[in-house]
Amino acid sequence: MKADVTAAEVTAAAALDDVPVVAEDIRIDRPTLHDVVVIRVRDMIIEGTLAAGSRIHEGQLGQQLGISRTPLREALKVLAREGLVDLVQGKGALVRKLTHKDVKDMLVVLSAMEDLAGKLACENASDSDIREVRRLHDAMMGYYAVRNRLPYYKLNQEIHSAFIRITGNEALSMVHTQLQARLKRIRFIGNEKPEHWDAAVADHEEMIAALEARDGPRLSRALSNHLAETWLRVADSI
Amino acid sequence: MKADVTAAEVTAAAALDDVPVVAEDIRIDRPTLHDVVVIRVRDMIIEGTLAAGSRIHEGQLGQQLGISRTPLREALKVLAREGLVDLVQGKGALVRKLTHKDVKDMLVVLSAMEDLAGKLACENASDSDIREVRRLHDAMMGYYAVRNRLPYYKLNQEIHSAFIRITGNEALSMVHTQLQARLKRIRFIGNEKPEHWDAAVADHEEMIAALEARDGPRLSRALSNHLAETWLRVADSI
DNA sequence: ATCCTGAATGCTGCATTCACAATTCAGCTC
DNA sequence: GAGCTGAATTGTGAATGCAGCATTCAGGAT
Repeated sequence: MKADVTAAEVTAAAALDDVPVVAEDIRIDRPTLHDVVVIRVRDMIIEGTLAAGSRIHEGQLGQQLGISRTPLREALKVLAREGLVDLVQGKGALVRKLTHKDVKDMLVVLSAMEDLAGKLACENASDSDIREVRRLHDAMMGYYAVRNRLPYYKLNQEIHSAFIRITGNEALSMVHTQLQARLKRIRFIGNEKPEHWDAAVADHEEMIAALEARDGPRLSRALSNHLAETWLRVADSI
Repeated sequence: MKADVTAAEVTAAAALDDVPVVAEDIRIDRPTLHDVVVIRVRDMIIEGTLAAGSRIHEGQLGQQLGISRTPLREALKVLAREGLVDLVQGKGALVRKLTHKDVKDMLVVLSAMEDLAGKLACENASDSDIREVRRLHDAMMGYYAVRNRLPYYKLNQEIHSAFIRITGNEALSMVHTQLQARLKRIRFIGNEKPEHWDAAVADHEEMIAALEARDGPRLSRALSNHLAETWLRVADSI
């Protein structure tokens, strides 16, 4: 997540040892075009603007985004590595179509990861970490109460990311983020039915309770259960 | 490894029953330059040709490889996503230096993945899958008997990949491959000491035995144990 | 009428070029 | 002599250009 910062810290630490690293994130972040494009195109895939199975025309899309083909091509290479598009020789990029099996496989792996995350999170979480998650959770519940789906959805994502983040395991965070990105499209479609919503909320109540009790196995169970229900939620929308 | 063949066989078998499935992979594979470069540069990092922490000069390396900067840059973007290099704004690519924590974190995740793999492999493996792994195992043991380290090392890698492949879970395979790639450099350095070799071999005996017995929990335990020892093996070579 | 051949078009893959940011070093000031 | 300023150099970031492969459609042969 903070790869760039790390590099900067390394440099700074190497160069000037005793200068306090205030850094203070006043730095102007000027992301490379290619990075912006990765995010943008990924969102377009998730939101369905680029339909699954459709071909991505470099010149055309580049023009739409107002950029040249070069950064777009670099972005497509990255997205291919993430599994969101397929790069076919001589044909360019196709938006990947996920099969039932693909999704199920991913959920199985994700489940194993969250199982691990539950354990690690309970070991590693600071009190302020837990308070932070609680804060997100309560905010989310606020939106649930008034049935405001979109902000609920965003906070939901944030909470899951937070669980992973407070494990302090960057490798875990990385692979988890990657799988989540691929599944986001599916969740985006499948999360419509209100009858599942209550169940999901109940899971979340259990999760936060387990975390506050720092009960690793219980948290793992809650997370696994949540994912199992996710499968039911999305299974028929693929 | 032969995922394409499998898919082709399925299709062919379904479509035309009595037409001999010649198919025969006569296809000319003409990988894109960018793909070749990814592999090549990754190997250079693993083998230490590109030292950890050093800066990758695009023009220079491009010239050495006899290619232009474009495919090289695309490759670097991919390697950055894999976590093998850091891309710093305006400075280009730095070969990522792994800390103790990085490696340990990765091994923890890898362990969880192999735990899952053990379970799935025992459920999914066909008899021929198991025979294949046994074949690899025996060949590896042959090299162990005569202390021929390099082919032993390669077969070792292949066996671990085979375990993952026969789970039939592509998401798992992907995540595993990625983490393995990042760790390869470390293993490459750390796998020198002969005193650990015997222990590793013993682990492998247990692994193949568990697989042949289709005993999932036992296989998971063997794999985990193997990774735990890996940590000891490599811990001081970072 | 159908199938095959081959030319034309369009798009990808890679190279080259252009623009701009970072670094370095020389010259000036204090 | 030390430190700062600014110009020159070097290297990255992005755009454009060019060659070759893939697809398509027209024309001819069977």
